[in-house]
Amino acid sequence: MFIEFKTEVEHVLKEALEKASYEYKELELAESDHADISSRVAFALAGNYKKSPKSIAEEIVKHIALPTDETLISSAAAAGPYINFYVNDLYLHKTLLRIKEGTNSTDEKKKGKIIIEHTSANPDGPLHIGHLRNAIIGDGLARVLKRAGYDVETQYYVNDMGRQIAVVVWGAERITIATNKKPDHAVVDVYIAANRMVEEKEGYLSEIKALMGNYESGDEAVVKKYETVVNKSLSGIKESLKRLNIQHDRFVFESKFVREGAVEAVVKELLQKGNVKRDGAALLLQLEGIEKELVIRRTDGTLLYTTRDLAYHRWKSSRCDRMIDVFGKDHELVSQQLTKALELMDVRAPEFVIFAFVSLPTGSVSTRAGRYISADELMEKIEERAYEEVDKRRNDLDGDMKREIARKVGIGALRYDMVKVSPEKHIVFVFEDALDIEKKGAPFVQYSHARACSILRAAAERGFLLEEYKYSELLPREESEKELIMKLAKFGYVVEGAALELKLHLVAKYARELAEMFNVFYKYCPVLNADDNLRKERLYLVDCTKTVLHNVLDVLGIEAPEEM
RNA sequence: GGGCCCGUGGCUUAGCAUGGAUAAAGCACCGGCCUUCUAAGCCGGGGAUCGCGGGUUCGAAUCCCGCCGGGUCCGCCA
Repeated sequence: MFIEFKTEVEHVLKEALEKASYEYKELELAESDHADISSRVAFALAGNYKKSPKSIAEEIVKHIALPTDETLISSAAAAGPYINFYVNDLYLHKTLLRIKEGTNSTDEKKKGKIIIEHTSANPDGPLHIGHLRNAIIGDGLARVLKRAGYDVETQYYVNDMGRQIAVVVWGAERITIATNKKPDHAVVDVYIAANRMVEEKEGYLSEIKALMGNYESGDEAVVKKYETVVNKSLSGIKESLKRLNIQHDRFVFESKFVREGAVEAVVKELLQKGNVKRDGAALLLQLEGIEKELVIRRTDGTLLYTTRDLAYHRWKSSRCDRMIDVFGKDHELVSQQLTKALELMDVRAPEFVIFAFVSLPTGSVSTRAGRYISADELMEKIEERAYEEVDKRRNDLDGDMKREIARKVGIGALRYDMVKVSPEKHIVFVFEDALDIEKKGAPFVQYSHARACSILRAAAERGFLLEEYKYSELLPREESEKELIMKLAKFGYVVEGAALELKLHLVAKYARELAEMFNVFYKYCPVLNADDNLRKERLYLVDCTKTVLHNVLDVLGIEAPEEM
């Protein structure tokens, strides 16, 4: 509802500025602690008109005319150089009505199709904490954009023909893949061992190269072996993702583009349109503004990841209006090269969300060296930790119920933690800190939701039903009620902003603030023991809050337990 | 060495793109609140020369220049 209020303020302010005959560029509207919305336009005008911002603000306010009916604005006032606007009761009322109707968010609009690629971890082993950050950011963005009205498709790009798969295939012929382990963990054991062997004995490297050549030329037996390894890893990875509440709409295999000839087509086109140097059979693409040339074909004639990625992006581009790639910081140069190369091919470049790495106190993460913490291990431990907390508080529940709550709380805490910080911030992962279920993180929000559910349950038991109520009946008696509604009204606005800027931590922050408002309301406004009319009204408010808490958690991919 | 990113109370961060009303939160710390709907809660308190130095501006955490510290990339790996 805040969006509608802002739109009305824009309209009213524009009219006033015209009436006062000021030429302006921007309305300079912003949220403020001092008002429901505030304009700084007087500052901008002061220079041109050689008047003090204060007098300009006062003059503009004199020209403000509020509509007589259906307005959401109660008043406008100058506060020094600022022009402040305030909402009225109708605004509060409509906010709740909208939530009830389910139109509080903007999900009815269609804004176009977005393909968002995330996770895309190599199928050479299980996901580790670095991939976790990628997956959680990617899935969160997808959810925000969906909620903001876009048609979103998530894709996992599977590097099913890189060298690391060749290493595993080679290794599997010497070491048996364990069958009593989660498949991705069984694969990585072989990968690590094989890498060690290759490092120790030089001759092995040529065997792996031969394997890659055979795969690219389509040797059926080799292709089968590759597929077995890739599918094994992938099934384990999917399991981990599912546990995180993440599901990709589509898995795209890079080999697809090789087989269909799309990669060859890219090479041909770049030869034609780009500045390509030849070094034997190798092809080096010189890109404008980037010192490092992009190798698109090796001396031995095999292709590289980036070349195949170009074909993938061309294909993606033709299927959507916007592309978003969630990449780790190590892919930054690649992302620039990708952008330039796609430009040459007249293909729209994707938008990149680059996140800084998660490192361990002992140094950076490396799957090859076996130096990582797997996502599975982390999830296991955090759920255990959450279980201890639930167990401490809820002796009355049976084990299954407690485990179910612990699962939601543990995974929720993990997801919230990953998302509350800007992606460009480097994270040093300390296990004990991650397990320390932070008070104002996901559990805090989930707890508020559980409290709302608890009130509604108790109300139903006593036979208090939710009823429709009329505008005149909405009379917030307490400041905390009003503030809660004000916060509820901003859900759509926050989602819109987060979608626009691709910033998930805005949603995380909003979730925490909303939970906090509800907790204050909970403290000061008894619901079940209030007078009839007040109870109806508050019950209605609790129900609305529950809905929005549930929705905001959903945007973060976090489940909302009914009790905890 | 070059490119990009980060540097805000003891710790972790928001704000920075588009400069404006007392620099905003969480953790930790100190002190209160369970006879009313779940205390994973609520209320109060202390604590920041916004890395350093210059500049632009009526006004700088925010913009510009320089420096310092940390990260990351600079593979015919992915």
